[in-house]
Amino acid sequence: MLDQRDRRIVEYLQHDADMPVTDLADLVGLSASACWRRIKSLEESGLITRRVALVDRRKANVGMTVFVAVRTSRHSIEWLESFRSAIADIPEIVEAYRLTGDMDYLLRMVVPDVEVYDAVYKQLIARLDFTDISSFIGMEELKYTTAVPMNYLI
Amino acid sequence: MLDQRDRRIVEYLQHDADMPVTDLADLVGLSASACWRRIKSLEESGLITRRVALVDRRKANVGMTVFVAVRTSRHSIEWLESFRSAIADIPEIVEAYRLTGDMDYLLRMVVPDVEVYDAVYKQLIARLDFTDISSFIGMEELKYTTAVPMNYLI
DNA sequence: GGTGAAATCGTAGTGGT
DNA sequence: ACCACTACGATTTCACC
Repeated sequence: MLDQRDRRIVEYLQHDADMPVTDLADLVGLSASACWRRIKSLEESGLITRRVALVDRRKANVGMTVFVAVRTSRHSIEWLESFRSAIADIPEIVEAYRLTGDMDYLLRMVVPDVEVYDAVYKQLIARLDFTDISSFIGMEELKYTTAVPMNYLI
Repeated sequence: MLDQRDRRIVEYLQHDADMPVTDLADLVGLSASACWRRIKSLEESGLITRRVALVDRRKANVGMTVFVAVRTSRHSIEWLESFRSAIADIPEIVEAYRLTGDMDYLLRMVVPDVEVYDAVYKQLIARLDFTDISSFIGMEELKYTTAVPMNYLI
């Protein structure tokens, strides 16, 4: 269904979303209109969800990354739902996953400094109870990309 | 230097990068040309770095997230550099951080399944030696956003 | 300094071959 | 896939505060 050209279109758009359609068409060896139709269909199919602007974290003064691993003893649906809504409400939390293993949940936060981290931490424990929280400060970001590999398409 | 309107512009663009300038101008209460100039200056200052297309991980067949915590005894610059280049080369690794604490490094990978995870794992250990590797499989993505909070701007 | 309105220009999007 | 055309939104200009 999706061929090599679709993959390449997505690969390029994952790195630069406002490349002109004509340029992209040249890169993948397609006419502009053919390329345009493919982009639209990739968007309609939902493979491409949206286009966003990325921000320099340092310049936005949230250069500090903190990972927070939390565990809970309350393994109910209700707990999960209120955890989920707490996470959604706190903009400093940019990622959150439920994990296998003994960690339960892993959060990634971006904050200006430890003081703000502490404030967010307090917000969190005010809303929910955790049996264990441990945090790891990111000293250096070695890699961060929003681009996912396109070579596993079915 | 940056006022409330600049913040709001960035907030909107972080969620939808191809909103027409006129719409954005209305939202922040500016004329289209004034809004346009601010966007350009935000891009030139480097606060807005670029615009990218986001992809549905499931539909790209990389629905599985694995966190890999690695430790090393080789704390040299050389080791770090070859680690960095290994990470850069492997597209399944989408994030990598050097941490405080006893974890040393934390990687986030996106893969189709455990088989592919294992293959990537083998690639990694073929290129570098680690004293310890532990992995955590993400069972559920509770939150993932590329948008960082704009309320800490200096 | 920054703004807003109008004029221009370029490219996305449409339709036909 | 290509071409011609249209329509809209991105830039530019300029007068203004």
